[in-house]
Amino acid sequence: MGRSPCCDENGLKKGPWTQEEDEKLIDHIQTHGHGSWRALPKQAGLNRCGKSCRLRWTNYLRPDIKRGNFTEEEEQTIINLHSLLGNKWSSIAGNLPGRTDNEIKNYWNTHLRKKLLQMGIDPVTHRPRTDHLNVLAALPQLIAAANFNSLLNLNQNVQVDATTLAKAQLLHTMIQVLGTNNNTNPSFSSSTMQNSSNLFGQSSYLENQNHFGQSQNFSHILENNHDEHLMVKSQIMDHPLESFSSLLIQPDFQDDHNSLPLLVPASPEESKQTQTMIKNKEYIADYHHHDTANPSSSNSTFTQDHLQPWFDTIDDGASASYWKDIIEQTCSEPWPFPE
DNA sequence: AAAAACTACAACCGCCGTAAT
DNA sequence: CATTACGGCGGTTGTAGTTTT
Repeated sequence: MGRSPCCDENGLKKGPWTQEEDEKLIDHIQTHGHGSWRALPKQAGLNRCGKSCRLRWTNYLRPDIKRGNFTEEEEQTIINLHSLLGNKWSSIAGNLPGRTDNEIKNYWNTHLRKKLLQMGIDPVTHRPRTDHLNVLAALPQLIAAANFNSLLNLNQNVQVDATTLAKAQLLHTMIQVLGTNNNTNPSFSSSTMQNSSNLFGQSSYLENQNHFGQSQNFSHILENNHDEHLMVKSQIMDHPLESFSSLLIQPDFQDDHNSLPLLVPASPEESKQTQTMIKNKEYIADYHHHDTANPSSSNSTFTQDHLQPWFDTIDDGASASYWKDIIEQTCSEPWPFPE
């Protein structure tokens, strides 16, 4: 047996509030506090239900509500928190002083959602969309998404994690787009993905390009690892990019993962799990350990440490040219859109 | 100028968790 | 324990204002 709606009572007014009603509500709450919302309308002389009064007060009349457009920083916060929490508007609002959950919800639905879509980012999963028929049409949006890094640069620790993961995810999803559509798009060499040396370009890419200025760090970082990673160390030091790319284009990897696993969790539940895994430095390893029971798999020994150079590379200064260059290395034709 | 389409957002609806009885 | 009342939340709707045709 459920509770009957409080507004079913006869004769109670609904719809937009008048200035007179607002004044009555404000006067009453400033004088007596709101106390019981159910009892308030009668005491305040309002022909409304308590729920309607509470909503009007919390969403509109409360004195500490911030008015005006959302700042860029507020947008950043909303987007970051939404990627972690999903549609938990009240929780998001808790991090934005003066903003109500209703306001944030509306702003998301009318502005931010569209903004992300235009950038080629799925507003639900916060992953780049890969549902484009033409991969070339998707690439500019991926680059726009890469530029979106600047919107994801906040001070809160939890957001740093999400941002880092989002960046890595962008790169990975881009690889997926390139790797899974090459057969249908004439702009890509049919052999590109068959030859692992082509993914992320020729080995000279690492040697000659400044984008991987930290590329030397591959060996440097690996020097700090020990016995358990010797095999991978050898493999990566000999062919660093090929090692990573061959992992990603392995047939069994792609068969099992038409979509790459999420790096940024798609749900709050995943978010909690993800943060725990990150703390334990197991996430990346697990991400690549699709068959941990098979120690013979050369790819099963990747760890976050081994991939750290990739994370380092996708730094906050990542620009369109950075992404452009990466993609250019994988394409057999020049970049199709203007500088 | 008028109608249609679109946008923004305040407000409502229904469900849920919890406390009180 | 069952029922009821309440506050809170997220999804949805209604509507005024704006833009496009």
